[in-house]
Amino acid sequence: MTRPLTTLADIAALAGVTPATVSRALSGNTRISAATRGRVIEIAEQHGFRPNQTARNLRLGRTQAIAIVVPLGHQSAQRISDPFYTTMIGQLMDELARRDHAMLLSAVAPSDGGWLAQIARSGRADGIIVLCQSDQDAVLREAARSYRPLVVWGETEDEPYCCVGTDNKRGGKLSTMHLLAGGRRRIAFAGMMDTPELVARHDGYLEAHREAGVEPGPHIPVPFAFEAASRDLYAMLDRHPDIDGIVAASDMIAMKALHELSQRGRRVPNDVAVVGYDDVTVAAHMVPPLTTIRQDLTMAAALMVDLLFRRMQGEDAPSTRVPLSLIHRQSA
Amino acid sequence: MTRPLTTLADIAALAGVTPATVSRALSGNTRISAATRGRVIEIAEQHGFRPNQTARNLRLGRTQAIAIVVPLGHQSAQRISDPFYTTMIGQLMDELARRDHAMLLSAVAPSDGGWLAQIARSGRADGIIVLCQSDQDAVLREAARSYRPLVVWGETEDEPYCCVGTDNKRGGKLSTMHLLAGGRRRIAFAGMMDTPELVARHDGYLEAHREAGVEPGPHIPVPFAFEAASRDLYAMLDRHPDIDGIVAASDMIAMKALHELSQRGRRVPNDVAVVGYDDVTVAAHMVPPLTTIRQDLTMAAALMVDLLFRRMQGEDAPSTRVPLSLIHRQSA
DNA sequence: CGCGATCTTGTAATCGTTTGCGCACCTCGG
DNA sequence: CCGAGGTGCGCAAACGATTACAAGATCGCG
Repeated sequence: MTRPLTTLADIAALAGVTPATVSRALSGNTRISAATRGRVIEIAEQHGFRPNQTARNLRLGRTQAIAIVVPLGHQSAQRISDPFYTTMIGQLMDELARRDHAMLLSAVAPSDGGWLAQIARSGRADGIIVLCQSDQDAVLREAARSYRPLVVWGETEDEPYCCVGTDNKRGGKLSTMHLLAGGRRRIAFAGMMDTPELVARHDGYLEAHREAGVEPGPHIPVPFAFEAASRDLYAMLDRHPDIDGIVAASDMIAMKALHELSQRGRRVPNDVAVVGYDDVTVAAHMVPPLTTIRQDLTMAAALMVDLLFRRMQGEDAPSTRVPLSLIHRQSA
Repeated sequence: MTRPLTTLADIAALAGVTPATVSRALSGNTRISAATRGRVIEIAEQHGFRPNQTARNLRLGRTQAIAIVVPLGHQSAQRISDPFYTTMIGQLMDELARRDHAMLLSAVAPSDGGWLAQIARSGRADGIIVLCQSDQDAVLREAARSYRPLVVWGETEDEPYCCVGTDNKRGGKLSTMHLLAGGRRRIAFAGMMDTPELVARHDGYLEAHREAGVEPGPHIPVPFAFEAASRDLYAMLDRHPDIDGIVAASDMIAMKALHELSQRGRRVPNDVAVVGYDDVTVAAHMVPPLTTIRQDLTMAAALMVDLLFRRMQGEDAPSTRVPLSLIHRQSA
C-alpha cells in the first residue's frame, strides 16, 4: 500500500536497538551516544525512512496542516479559478511552506451550516483560514465562539471572529472619486451586492457621489462567474448609452466590461473609463491596461498566517486591515 | 487546543457504553441494538462529535487525502496563479471532494531531488498528482519505481510512470496550420522551450511549416511568468516587423502578445493573428477574444483522479491522452 | 573496591479509533 | 428444562510514533 516500507520498528531492528532509541536518534535533541546515533541515522537514510506523519501527529496532538476553505456554491471549480483566489492561495501556500505546514484546500458548498464545524472538529488541521465570508457570517460567528484558530478574509467590521481584509468602502470610494475627478458624470456600478465586501464597495461608490454632488448612475448586476448570462446583463450598456464610467467590483468584471465595450465599439478610456478591483496579475496586461484598486495580497497572506499562528498559540489576535491603493494605468 | 472537546470515549461515558460500541453505532454497519444506536447517535449529534481523523487514519492505514504537487522554482506564488494551474486545481478539487478525499496542495522547489520521495514516504497522502513534469523527468522515473499511486500531468511519451496529457505536438501543429491556412507566412513562436510540453508544441509548429513548405519565423523566448523582462523580449517584435502571425505557447503569453501588439499599434487579427494555448477562462474575454487550443481540463482532472484511484487499488492504470481542439474566436 | 553520579538505552503508557474474538444473555424447539 | 443458535456488547490488541520513568552500564573518586 501507501505504507512506507519501513517503520520506526524496522529501522530499530536493523540497528539492533528499540524504536525509542531510533526516535531519539532521529529527533536529535536527546542524549544518545554519538555511535548509536550515527549508526541509526545512516541506516535510516539508507532506507529513505520518513516517520509516518499520521502517527506522529496523533501522538503530538497536531497535524502540521492548515485548512484553507473557500465557501462557494456548486460552481466551485469556476469561482476558485478567479485570479483573486488563486493569487491569495499561492501566497498563502508560500507562507505556510515557510512555517513547515501543509495546506489543506477545500471548497465547500455552504448549503448545510455545519461545514465549518465539520472541518474544525474533524481534527484534520490545526487552524482554518476562510477566504471570503460570503454570506456565511452567521456560521462564522457561531464557529468562532468555540473554535479559536480561525482567521477569515473579508470585510472587517465589528465581527467577533478574527478578520483580515481591506477597507472595501474606501476602495469603492477611491475608484469612484478617480472617475469623478476625471470629469466622468454618469458612472455605473458593475457587480452584484451579494456579499458584504461588495456591498461595502458599493457604499463607497455612493458616498463618493454624494460628496461630489453627482447623481449615481445605473447598477449593472454582473455575477462574479463569467459564464453566467452576463452578456444579457451587459445589454444594460445599450440601454444607458450615456454611461461614461464604470466602477467594477472586481478585475474580472472589469475585463468583461472592456470586452463588451469593445464589442459595441465604445473606446476605453476615451468614451468610457473603467476601474477594476484587486489588481490581479493579468490586470496590467489587458487592453488597455486596467486602472484598478490594489489590495496587497502578499502582505495580506503573511498577515493572515501570522495571526492564525498567534491564535493557535492561544494569543488573541485582533482583526486587521491591510492597505489599499489605486493603481493608475490606462483604462481610466 | 485544536482537540475536539469530545472523544469517542467521552461519548461512550455519556451513553453508558464502551468506545467500541459508539464506534460501531456511528459507523452503522455492525450489529448493534436499535435502542443503543439511537441513543449513541443522539448524544453524538448533540455534542457535535466528529471522530478524530488522525486517529482514524492511523488505524485505517490511509489518510483520505491526495497530494497535488506543483514543481516550481522559487517564484511559486507567481506561477501557481497561472490560470492553467488554477483551473486544473479547481477541477481536481471538485473531483476529489466527490470521492471524499481532501486535497493537500504544495508547490515545491525541485532543487533537491528528494521532494517527491519526501512526500511519498511521509504518509501524509494516499496518492500523488504531479502537475507538469517540468524538468523533473528523472525524479519522476525514479519515484515511480517504488511508489505506485502516482499520476503526472505532462507530455505523454514512453515514460514509465502514469502520465495524463494532451498531444502537445499535435496542438502546436494545429494552431500553426490554422494560421497557415489563413494565409499567414511569417509566423513567430512565442514561449520558452524549457519543458517537454513546450518543446513538443514547438515541434508541431515546425512540422506544420515543413509540411506547408513555409519557412518558420523567429522564436520569441517569453517566459511563463509575466513579470519577467518580457517587455524587452517583445522588442523582438520591432526587429521583425514582417511577422503576421504568432503561435503562443500559452494563453497568458498570447495575452501578453495582444498587449504588446496593441502598444505598437498593430491590429489583431488584421495585421497579426494570434493563437493561444489552454483556453483558460479569460481567453474568451480578451480583446479580441482569443483563438486558442483547448485542452479539456475537466475531463483531464476526472481522468487523472480516476487513474490515481485505480492505482491506489493496485491496478496498473496506463498513461492516457485527453482530446484537444482548436477554438476559433477572433484573434486569428 | 565500593558507592554515587552520569550517561545511555529500554519499558511501557499514550494519542483516538477500529475490529476480531469471546462472553453474557435471550429465544426457542425438543 | 436443556442445549443450540442468535444478539448485543465489552475486552483488548492493533496502527506508528513520542516521551516520562526507570534500569543498567560506566566512570570517578575516596
